[in-house]
Amino acid sequence: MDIDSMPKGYTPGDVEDKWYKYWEDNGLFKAEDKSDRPPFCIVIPPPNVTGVLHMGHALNNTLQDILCRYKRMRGFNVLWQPGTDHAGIATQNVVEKSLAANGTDRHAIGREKFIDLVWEWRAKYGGIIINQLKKLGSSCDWSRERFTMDEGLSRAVREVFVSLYEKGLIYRGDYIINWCPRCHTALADLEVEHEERDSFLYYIRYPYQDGKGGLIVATTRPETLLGDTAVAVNPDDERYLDLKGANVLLPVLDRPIPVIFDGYVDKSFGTGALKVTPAHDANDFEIGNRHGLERIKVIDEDGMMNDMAGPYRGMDRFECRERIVDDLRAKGLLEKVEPYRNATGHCYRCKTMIEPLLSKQWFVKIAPLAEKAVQAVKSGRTRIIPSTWENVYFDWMNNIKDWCISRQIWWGHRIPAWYCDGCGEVIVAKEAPKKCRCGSSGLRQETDVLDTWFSSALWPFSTLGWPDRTAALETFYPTSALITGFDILFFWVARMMMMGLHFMDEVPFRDVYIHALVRDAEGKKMSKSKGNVIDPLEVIEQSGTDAFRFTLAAFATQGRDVKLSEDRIEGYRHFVNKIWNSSRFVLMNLDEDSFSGANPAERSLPDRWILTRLGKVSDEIGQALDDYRFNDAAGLCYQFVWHEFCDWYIEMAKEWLYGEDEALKKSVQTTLKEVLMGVLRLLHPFMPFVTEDIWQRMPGVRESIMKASFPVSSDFK
RNA sequence: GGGCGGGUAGCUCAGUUGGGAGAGCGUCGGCCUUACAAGCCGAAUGUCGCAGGUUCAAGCCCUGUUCCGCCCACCA
Repeated sequence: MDIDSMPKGYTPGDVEDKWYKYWEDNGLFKAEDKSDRPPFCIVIPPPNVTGVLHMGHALNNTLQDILCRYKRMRGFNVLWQPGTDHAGIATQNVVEKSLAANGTDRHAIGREKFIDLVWEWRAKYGGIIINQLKKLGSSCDWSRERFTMDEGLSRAVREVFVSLYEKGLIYRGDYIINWCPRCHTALADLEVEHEERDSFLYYIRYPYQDGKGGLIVATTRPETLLGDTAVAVNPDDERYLDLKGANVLLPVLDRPIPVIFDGYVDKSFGTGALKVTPAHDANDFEIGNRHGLERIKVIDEDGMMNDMAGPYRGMDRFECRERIVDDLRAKGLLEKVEPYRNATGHCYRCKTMIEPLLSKQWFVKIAPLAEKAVQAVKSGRTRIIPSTWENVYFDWMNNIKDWCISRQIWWGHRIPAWYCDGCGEVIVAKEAPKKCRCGSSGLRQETDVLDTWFSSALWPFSTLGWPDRTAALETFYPTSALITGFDILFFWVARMMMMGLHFMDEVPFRDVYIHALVRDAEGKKMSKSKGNVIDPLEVIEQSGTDAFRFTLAAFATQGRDVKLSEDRIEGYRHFVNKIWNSSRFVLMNLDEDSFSGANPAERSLPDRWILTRLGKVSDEIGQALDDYRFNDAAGLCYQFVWHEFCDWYIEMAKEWLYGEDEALKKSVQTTLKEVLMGVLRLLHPFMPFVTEDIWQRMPGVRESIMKASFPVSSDFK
């Protein structure tokens, strides 16, 4: 054979783009809405539209692609459904930053103009992440690409919102919520990160109204005392039994507030007396509800003290704290200050300290939805793999609280609710109503948008065409598997379960495979804000996509985090080269007869041995992939190809190839060809590019390796 | 406060029902043998965190303990 076109070393660069284009041009990633073949469907975890590829994406999408390519070779009608997420706050922040760089802000240009700008931004940068996924070799059906804000998905969002509202599962109400004074929006509980920080515990005396002594209260947030409407003690606390009906005077403001008794209060903490600020603390809010306390808001949406804060009006909340402590000390009301370490909530996007705030927001009543989602996993209709995550899932689902879905930002699905200027009626509808029932046409749409995860929760069915009953939906729902990191188990997976079960009456996926997080050298989560990311594209540039993918697969051990090692990538780059060169050897030792199709009457013992081994290993690798044991599958490939096929069989084959016995030679040539082609098929899910490149060099091959079947033992009988 | 994962060769990590301690990189010795020096052949390296227990047999099971990491949580 002529092997002049095969250089001694494999060079991935040019080859990869060529074959990716070939696959796309030949429609090899396309799924069929209707087919005789069994369906296999994965919906991609949609990356943020403004995002760039990071290691987490690389791992996540490599695993998905391995499964998809494997299943295609197994004869499945595979749909890997791609798309991107509008990523409300994240995207808005990015665009706002660029505005700030130009010395302006969104308020100066107005809502409509701002949203236009975000769409422009998306048009300009939204394709980046998609192209990067292609660099990875991702075999998505790109003809079906969706975006959470496109017309169809927006329709699904409105449909779901209205339906839940009509069933009483969405409501609007005054509650204490997590407010980010920087992003200027409410956040769901999940979007608040708790972080321990050094702080102080202040012991403050609230004088009794009747003048004798006072009640000492411990707090970490003295500035909120301006909004106190009670002091609570435990009803079983013998120290305070005689305070029934007593009032104390709020320090500084001298407002009388009652002493109340509530079982929530921990006798052993501080002095056993708790100041109650219903408008600025979630627990206090609950206590306030139980006792009918007034809610006095003293901090506004900017984190500044408002008119109710009296002399502290206009101060920043942290400045106010210092001032009020000084004043308390001056008045002799500050008993003592202890160093204290406690956890405070911070915005997951900008790390600003969260201010619990009384506010009118939209919520999803979640308990009824959670119930079915728990049952679906308990009954095995959806499997979570590895199963250790099931307990985490159950814990969260069983303690779930209502989901705050409104956000005070501009980029996102605007809540389909309208307020009537005439009668004050709230109209929730899929399309903008012309006029209210009262006859008034003065309707104003809700300015809030929905939490980004609201539309993501619909992803498994909205991308397939819901609310229309499309053929795709019929064929591919429920989807086969969801491949994702545990960091979005609650944000995304749990919510898809709930929405899927509610609207489709069926689980959104049969399997959920939870893979590890790729961490940095110190075991920390890689993130843009920490600046500790290793760029996957640089790795690809350096070592080639195939080696990179194989490394990720080999690292994807269930239940363990990945700390990426450059050395391992290097090792697998050598492996790719080994495959290249063994192919080169085989090709240069074959002749036309080897491809005639006629098997030799007899095979030598080594021939039979390697064929048997190939069949056995193929079965093991198939089983490993069926079980989502990617690292085992990769290890089996490595061991077999290098240490059995190359080190033993090829070395033995040389003797016969260069020997005198023509029959033996023919047998060996045929076996070499068969094993090589088997190996290429075996490796294709992991290393799509190099295997395709070699495959199409095999004389007689006219089709993509993607059309070949995954090898099984019966192929080599 | 609750839960989870991990401490295995110098480094990064595998180790599926208990029975051989492994891979990559690195190190040492020998090989430019016509597929591959990105390679081949050979070698060294580990009280598998610590202490007990079950067993004929434990890295793997049980108990305790220590260190690290993570997740969840309304103790002010």
